[in-house]
Order: sequence, then structure tokens, then C-alpha cells
Amino acid sequence: MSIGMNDFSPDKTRGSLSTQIRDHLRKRILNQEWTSGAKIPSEFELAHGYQVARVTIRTAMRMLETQGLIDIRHGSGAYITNFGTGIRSGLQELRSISGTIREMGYTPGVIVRASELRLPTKSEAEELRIGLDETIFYMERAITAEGKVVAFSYDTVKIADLSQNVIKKFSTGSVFKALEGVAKHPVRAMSEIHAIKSDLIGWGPSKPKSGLYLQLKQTHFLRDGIAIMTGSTYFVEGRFQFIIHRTI
Amino acid sequence: MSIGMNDFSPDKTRGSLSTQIRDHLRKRILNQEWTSGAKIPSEFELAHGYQVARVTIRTAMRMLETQGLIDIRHGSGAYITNFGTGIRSGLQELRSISGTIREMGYTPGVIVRASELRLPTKSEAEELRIGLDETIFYMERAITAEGKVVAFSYDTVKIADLSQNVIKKFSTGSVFKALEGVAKHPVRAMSEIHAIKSDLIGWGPSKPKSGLYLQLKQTHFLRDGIAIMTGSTYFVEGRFQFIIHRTI
DNA sequence: TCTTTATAGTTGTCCTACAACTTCTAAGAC
DNA sequence: GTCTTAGAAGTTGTAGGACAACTATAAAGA
Repeated sequence: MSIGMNDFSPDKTRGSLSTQIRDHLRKRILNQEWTSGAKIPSEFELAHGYQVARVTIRTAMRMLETQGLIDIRHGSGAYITNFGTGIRSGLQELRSISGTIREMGYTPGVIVRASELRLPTKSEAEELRIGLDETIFYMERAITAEGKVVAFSYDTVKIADLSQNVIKKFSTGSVFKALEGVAKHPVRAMSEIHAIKSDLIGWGPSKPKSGLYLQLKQTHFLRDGIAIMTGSTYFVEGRFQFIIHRTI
Repeated sequence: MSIGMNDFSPDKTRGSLSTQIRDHLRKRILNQEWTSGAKIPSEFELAHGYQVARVTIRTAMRMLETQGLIDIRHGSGAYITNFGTGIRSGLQELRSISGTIREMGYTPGVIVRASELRLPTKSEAEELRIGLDETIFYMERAITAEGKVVAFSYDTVKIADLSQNVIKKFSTGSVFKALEGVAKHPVRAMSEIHAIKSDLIGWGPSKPKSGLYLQLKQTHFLRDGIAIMTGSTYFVEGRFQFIIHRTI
């Protein structure tokens, strides 16, 4: 089903107009409203369609180009890049694993094996830029798709200015969702990638015999540069496909 | 040493003004002209400094924001993100491995173990979108840093419209450099990442005993979406640090 | 001391105009 | 008829000015 631009209406509480239009256009692209390689409407047409100035459309389009979704050619137009659909699981975009699994058409799940309030280790305190006496929240979780574990996750969250209510939600649902509710959701992450072979990682019946994982050792940051969460996620090799879209 | 904006002069042959200014600003940021978290000059000031319209500066800044180098806040200003220097080896940016090694302060090298002209396999033909009868160029290379192998590379290049001269250069220097010379350098790549443990990969004395690699299975594309190169690079775990900068 | 209110500075959007580039069409040359 | 060239139309890039929306700071007031 096509989305079209008719269902768009600006929301003053949700960031700038251009980012809203960017997100709307992204949806339309991922929804395959235009085929791969196709030319999308001109800035002039889009501006009329969305009832905004051309510069607002331009700003949105520039962002999509930088993210690799479209290709803008001077004097010609903007074209859908040849991989529009694969990108949705692109690693360069920060989104929850559950969300990605859902978008791929599977049913995500989370199994919390352990969670506790404790003091940080030295490296954790360093990553989160907090003192060694500041209590943090630690979790060991397994992320599943269709009931099968695709990743084991070991995370530490800075909870200094979070309510007990928010912390409780960590154990039940998505950490991202819980943080979003208090306007504390991360907008950026720095990840180190490693290939790991170890029998010490993972648990339960879904634990892979190979012991082969793709480790994402990452720290999440808020808009103002404050670190809020750090940890490692071990993706079971073969059960999750990572794609990176690289641009100049 | 600071760069400043005095050494900037537009070059009509090198893309749009805004991309040139983006690259110039990127250099200044990576050169640490502003410290991490610092506020950079306002759009108005930059526009005056570079002698261009504000919209041109804005376009450049938006690209830098999408790439995660700066953070633009409405009504306040643009700020250097807290990881400006680490990003230069970010996987989301497409650059030659040799160049990355050089930027990290090491001396890169390439050892060509084998190279040949041959017909493509079925999957190679599929990736490059060519016929099974179109000759391709195949290479097995090792990329070194300070003489130590950091990655083994198995690549296939589409050479249909390349001269013999260009092909010869593949064996001696950087593939990227050779393609750049004929305006055929890739601007985009789609990479799959895998953790691999195998004794069949690599060769020579630098071959790691662990057999543990981070595999980048990627296809490179030209500006117009044509695939030009496909293959796998196996990074020896521990000898090369991958960082990904993820944004919303 | 704390709160509220101005004020200046900065980014977001709008408008208009034109330059630069691409693509297609049609006229012209042969 | 075929190729080349010139032109026109369409599209993106840049310019300049104006104002709205937002932020941060400072001053005034309670």
C-alpha cells in the first residue's frame, strides 16, 4: 500500500519540519513507493505537495542523501539508490535490535537472565564518565527472533537521574522505549566491532555450539553528549545479518 | 597547526560549493581546530568567512551533522560532537584501508599474492551484474601495517571499460587510487559483516594461528549505481580496530 | 535569593531570483 | 536518412533578504 504525501501533517512537538519530512520521505522510500533507481519528484513538486518551502525539502533530501537512501544529481533530479530496502538493517543507523527484527518481519522477544543495581567496574565508570561510587543498573539479556536467540547482551545503564519506575521497565520491555518515555533516549553510539570465539558467552538451550559471535562493544550517548549506556552485545554468527552502508 | 578558512578557494572542477566547504570544515574539525564539545562559528560568520550564502553553509553543516561530526541545536549553535577524532576510522565512511592505516600513524603496505584475468563465478557475476562470459580481474592481497598483515583480501573487479594500463596499476598500488585516475572510483559500498573462524583464509608467516577474522563481504558502486568491485576482506581479529558511528 | 522579563544571538523556514547543469527536441548540415 | 549542433525546458545549486522559533544571558523585580 502506498503512503503518499497526503497523510503528512506537521507536529510541532516532534522536531523540525525538515526532519519530519525526512522521516516521512524515508518511510515512503522503504515502503517502495518508488522502485530502485527511479527518479523521485522534483524539489518543486515535493515542496508543493508538502506545502513547505523548497529549502525545507532540500534540507530533508540532503540528509537522506548523506544516509545513502537517495542520490541527488545536479540538473537532473534525485534517484533512489539501488539498495533502498537492505538499508533498513544498516548498522550505521542507531535503532533497537527488537525494532530491526520486527521490521524484518519476525517477532522479537527479550529474555532477562539477570539484572541488578551495583557499583560500576573501573572501565564501566570510565565509559559512562561517572564516579566509582555511583550506582548503575546492570542487565544480562537475550534477544530472540521467533523464539530463537540471535544475540546475548550485557549492558550497564547510568541511572543517576532516572526514576524507579523507569528502571523497572528495563526488565520487562525495551530499554530504548523506557528511556524514550523520559526524553533520555540515545541519539548516537560509538561501537567497536570484534570477532569473538568463546564458550563463556551466552546461556540456555539456544547457546550456539560454535561459540562464534560478532561483538558490538558500544556506548550510547544522549543529544548533549552525555553517556547513558555501555556494554557489549554478542550476535550469534549466522543468525543475524549485518549490513553497513558506506559512503564517501 | 590551524587551517583556518583563509586557505579555502573554490574549485569548479571538484563538485558543488557546499560539498567543498563540507570537506574543508571536516578537515578543520579533524584537525582539532575546535575542541570536543566546543561551539563552532555561527552560520552567519562562516558564510562571511567563506564568502558564500548562508544556505551553502547550512547545506554543508547538515551533511556534517548527518555524518555525526557536529550537533546542530536550534537557537543555540553547532557543536563538535564528543568523538571527532575517533570517527576518522569509522566504518560508515568509505575509504581505502591503506589510507586509514596511514591516518592512524602507521605505514601501510600491500602484498599481492596472486592476480589473474578470468571469467566470473556465478555469484560474482550476480554481484557485479555482468554476464558469465565477461572477463574480470581477480586479486588476492594482504594489507600490512608496519610490515605486519592486518587483513587478507580477495577481490574481483569489473574491467569491461578499463584500459590495460589501469589494470596493471592494481597489482602495484591501491585499487582505489588506480580507479580514481579514470574517474571510476566507488562512492558507495554495501558490506555484510561476519565473524569467521577458518584455517583456509590467509597465507604466509603473518597468518594468525587463531584463524579468527572479521569478514567484510562488500560490493563497491560508482555514483551512477554501477557495481565495479566485489569481494571479501578478512581482518585479523585484534590487529585492526573497527569503529562505527551510529546515529538516528 | 529566586523568579520573571527583556534582549541579543542563533538556527529554521519562507520567498524570489538567477546560475549551472542535464536531458530531450528540433533544426540544420551533409 | 543520419549525424551534429543549437536551443528550450526542466532540475538542482547558490544568492540575498526577511521573519519566525528557539536559546542563553543579563537585567529587573518580588
